[in-house]
Amino acid sequence: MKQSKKTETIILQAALELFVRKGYHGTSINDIMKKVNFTKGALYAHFKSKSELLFKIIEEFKTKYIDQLIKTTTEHKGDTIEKLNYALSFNSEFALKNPDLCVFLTFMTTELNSNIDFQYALKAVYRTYMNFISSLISQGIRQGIIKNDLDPDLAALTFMAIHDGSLHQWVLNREHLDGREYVRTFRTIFMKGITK
Amino acid sequence: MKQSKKTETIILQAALELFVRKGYHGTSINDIMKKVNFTKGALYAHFKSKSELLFKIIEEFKTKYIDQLIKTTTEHKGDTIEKLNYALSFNSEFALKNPDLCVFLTFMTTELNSNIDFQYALKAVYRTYMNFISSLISQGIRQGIIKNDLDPDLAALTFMAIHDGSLHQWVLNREHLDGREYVRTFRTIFMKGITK
DNA sequence: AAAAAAATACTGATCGGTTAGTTTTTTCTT
DNA sequence: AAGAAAAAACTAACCGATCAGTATTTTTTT
Repeated sequence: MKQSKKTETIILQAALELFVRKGYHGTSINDIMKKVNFTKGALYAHFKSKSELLFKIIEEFKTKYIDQLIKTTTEHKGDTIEKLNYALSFNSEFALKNPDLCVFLTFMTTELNSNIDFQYALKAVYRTYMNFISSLISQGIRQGIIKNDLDPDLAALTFMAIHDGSLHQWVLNREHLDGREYVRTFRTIFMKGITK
Repeated sequence: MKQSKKTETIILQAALELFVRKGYHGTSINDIMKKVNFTKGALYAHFKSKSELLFKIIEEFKTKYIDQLIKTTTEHKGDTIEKLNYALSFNSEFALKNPDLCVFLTFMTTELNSNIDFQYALKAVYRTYMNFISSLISQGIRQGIIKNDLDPDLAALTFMAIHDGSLHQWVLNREHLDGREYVRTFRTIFMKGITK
């Protein structure tokens, strides 16, 4: 890998870690560069602004997470219930392997609101996510597997809410919380809650 | 009401609004005071620091929201299911009347992490909340109403996760989202998900 | 007139970002 | 393969703006 690409990767990695822990505005460029043992000026050889870091991370969030979730879930064999279960598993495994990236959008919402361009990028990703889950649930309703008094969009938002909220609680209680058991719990509750 | 108390109230109100929309670090003292048509110096006649605003809001969050939720739910007549349903209603109504205060802790988590004292105050409130819901669920299990393969703490976290996450999604989609229908949806899913 | 509330004017520190110059890496020439 | 030239990566010092916070003066309330 090229030197330049390598540096950009570690800067983005450090930025993500700090943004998630202290917020975008709570993290200074010096904080980031100190973490990777470079000085501030070096950042501007690779990125044109602090905000570009954020946009790059949003992009990564979409391609590595949301797009992959949609792709592999679509390809997954089985009916809607099995697909939703797979999506839940994908989420949990992704959260285990990339905790910072996974909580990124959830944790950043407030601060992303302070900039109209951040806001736009954020909503676009969420829209893609919701539309996909919503279409899965619609399928399930047509197939008669999922309760037909549920609005697919609202049920999809609930799916996302459980995931977002669970991650939130998990981060708050990381040290004294059995991740696997927790996943099993909210998966059971959600799946039983939507099926006929 | 005393003049001084009145001013303090509107400053706190403005601070809350801005913190929730732009984050703690994303909001400057000038932003707050511009909003209430005072100058910066005036703030320090009432509060000793920016962080004191935050602690005061956390306190308000606890006394007006969490403590009230616990008190009125405890007093509510009925079995555990009815109490949990009441708690869900309380949450929804509180969110409708005090949207900013309601989302405050959820939206502020990341930034609160940048300060150890914020972190401590935050976790204490969440702990109180979780312990209460957990004890309700334990009751329900003993009464044979709630599935006994659920861990009460983890189910309580799921309850909180749904609430947190739903608020999050609601704020993101305020304009094109029917609040009441949304509440009905995640309430149905959660309650069906935990009952035998 | 006394006391409280607010405005004004300021401090030092830190912010994101820029610059000039140095070191390291890559590319080209032989 | 060796060495020169070019390009890329990085540092350190610095910029103007803005930050939280303070000291002092003016205005308002009682």
